[in-house]
Amino acid sequence: MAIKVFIVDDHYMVVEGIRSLLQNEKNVEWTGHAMNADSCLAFLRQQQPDIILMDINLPDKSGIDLCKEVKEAYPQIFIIGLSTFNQQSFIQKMMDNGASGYVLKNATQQELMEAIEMVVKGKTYLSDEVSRSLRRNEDDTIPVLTRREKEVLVLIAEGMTNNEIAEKIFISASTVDTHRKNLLAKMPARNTAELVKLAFQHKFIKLDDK
Amino acid sequence: MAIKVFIVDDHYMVVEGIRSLLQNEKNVEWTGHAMNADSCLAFLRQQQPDIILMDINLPDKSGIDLCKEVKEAYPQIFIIGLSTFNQQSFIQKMMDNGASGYVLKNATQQELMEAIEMVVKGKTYLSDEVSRSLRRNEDDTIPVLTRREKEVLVLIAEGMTNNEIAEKIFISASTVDTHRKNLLAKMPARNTAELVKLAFQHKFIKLDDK
DNA sequence: AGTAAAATCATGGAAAAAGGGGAGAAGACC
DNA sequence: GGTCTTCTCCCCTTTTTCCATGATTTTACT
Repeated sequence: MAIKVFIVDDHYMVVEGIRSLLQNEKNVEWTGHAMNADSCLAFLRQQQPDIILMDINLPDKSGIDLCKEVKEAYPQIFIIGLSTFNQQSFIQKMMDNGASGYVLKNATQQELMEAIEMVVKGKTYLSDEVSRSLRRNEDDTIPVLTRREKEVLVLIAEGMTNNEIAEKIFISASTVDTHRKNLLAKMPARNTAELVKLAFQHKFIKLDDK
Repeated sequence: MAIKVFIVDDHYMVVEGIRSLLQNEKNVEWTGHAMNADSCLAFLRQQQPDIILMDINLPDKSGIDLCKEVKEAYPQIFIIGLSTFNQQSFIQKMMDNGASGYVLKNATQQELMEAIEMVVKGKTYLSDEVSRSLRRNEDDTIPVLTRREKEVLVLIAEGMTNNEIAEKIFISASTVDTHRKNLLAKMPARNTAELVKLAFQHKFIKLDDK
C-alpha cells in the first residue's frame, strides 16, 4: 500500500521539485498539491492523504496555523513541515502544533524519503541539520505573548511612541508603557532595539513582500 | 541552437523543480547546477552558459554579490534573479548588479520560459507581480549606508546603548550618536524601533539560521 | 594637490524609554 | 469562592534617545 502524500506550498518550483523527487518512488502515491491553506482544507474535505508536506509560509495563512487546524480536524494525518529556513522558532511552533517532522528545502531525495517513511510509522523526523540547531539552543524558547502585547509590539516596530500607540488603540499611555515593560521582560530584551530584533526573529513581525 | 541554462541554488527541491520544468523545452539545454557561489565560479571557469538562474540567498555569499562578480568576469552571461520573496530591496540590488530579470519561485513554467527567452535577447524580464510591487513604491529606494553606519546599526539592534557601542568599537559616545542620527535620517526612521525594523526589511540585518 | 565623503568629537536641551514600585477590574478555570 | 491571567492605570527617578548645530581629522578618488 503506497503512502499517500499531499503537498501544500505556494512555490510552483518547489512543488515540481518534490513531485519529480517522489515520482520514481513506488511506495509513494502523489495525491496532489495546494498553493494555499484554503484549497488545502477544501481538498481534505474530499479525501485524506497519509502525509502532508506543508510549507511554513503560505499566502493566506501561516503553515503553523494550518498545521493546527488540520491536526484538529484530521488527527490521523501526519504533517511534515517544509521550509527554507532552519530556524528554531518556526520549527518549535510547528512541532507544538502537531507536526511530526521538519525538512529543509535543501534536503536530498534520500532525506525526504527517510522523513516520509519514518513519520508514517508515527515517529518524528528532524533532519540532522535541524535537530543539531535545535539542541544548540534548546533553552531559547518562544515567549508567549498576549493579544494586546502582540498588538503593541507591532506598533512599536512601526516607530510609534507610547503616546501615539495610546491614542491609536484607545488606552492610556501608562498602559502602553506597562505592556512595553512586560514585552521587554518576556522576550527578553534590554531595550526597544533588541525587542524589535527579537520580534522579527520569533516571527511576531513578518518580513513580507510589501 | 538551444539556450544553455545553469542554476545556482542551494535548495535541492528548487533545482529539481526547475530541471523538471525545463526538461521538455527543446530550445533549452540544462548545463548543470551549483549549490553555492564558489562552485558556481568554478564551473564558469570551465564553461559559460547563456543564462544563469541565481538564487538570492546562498550559503557562502549572497546572490547579489555573486551576480556582480559574474557580470564583471563574464559580461556576456545573462543573469536572472530567483527568490522566494517579492521584495523590492532585493530586486533593486540584484538589478543594480547587472541582473537582467527577476523571477519568483512560485512562477509557472510559462513565466520561466518567457523570462529566459526575453532575457537571452538582451531584454529585461520582471514578472507582473514583481514589477507591480516595484512600481507601487518606486520612491522607496535602498539607503546607502557607510561601513561604520552598518556596523553601528547591527550593534544597535543587539540592544546596545550608545555608550556600550562606543566602548566596543573604541570611539566616543558622541560619534556613535552622530552615526545613529545619520542612520535615522537615511533610512528614514522616526526612532530606534523603526530603524531596526527597516534594517531587517532592507536586509542590513539578516534573519538567518542562528 | 585638491576635493568630496566619511569618520571623528562636542554642547545643550527636549522627549521618550527604562526601571522600580503598587493596584484595581474583568474574565477564565477549578 | 478562590486563583490566575490579562488588561487597565498611576507615581517617581534615572537613563537613553532625539534634535539642532557646528567643527576637525581621515580616507578615497581624480
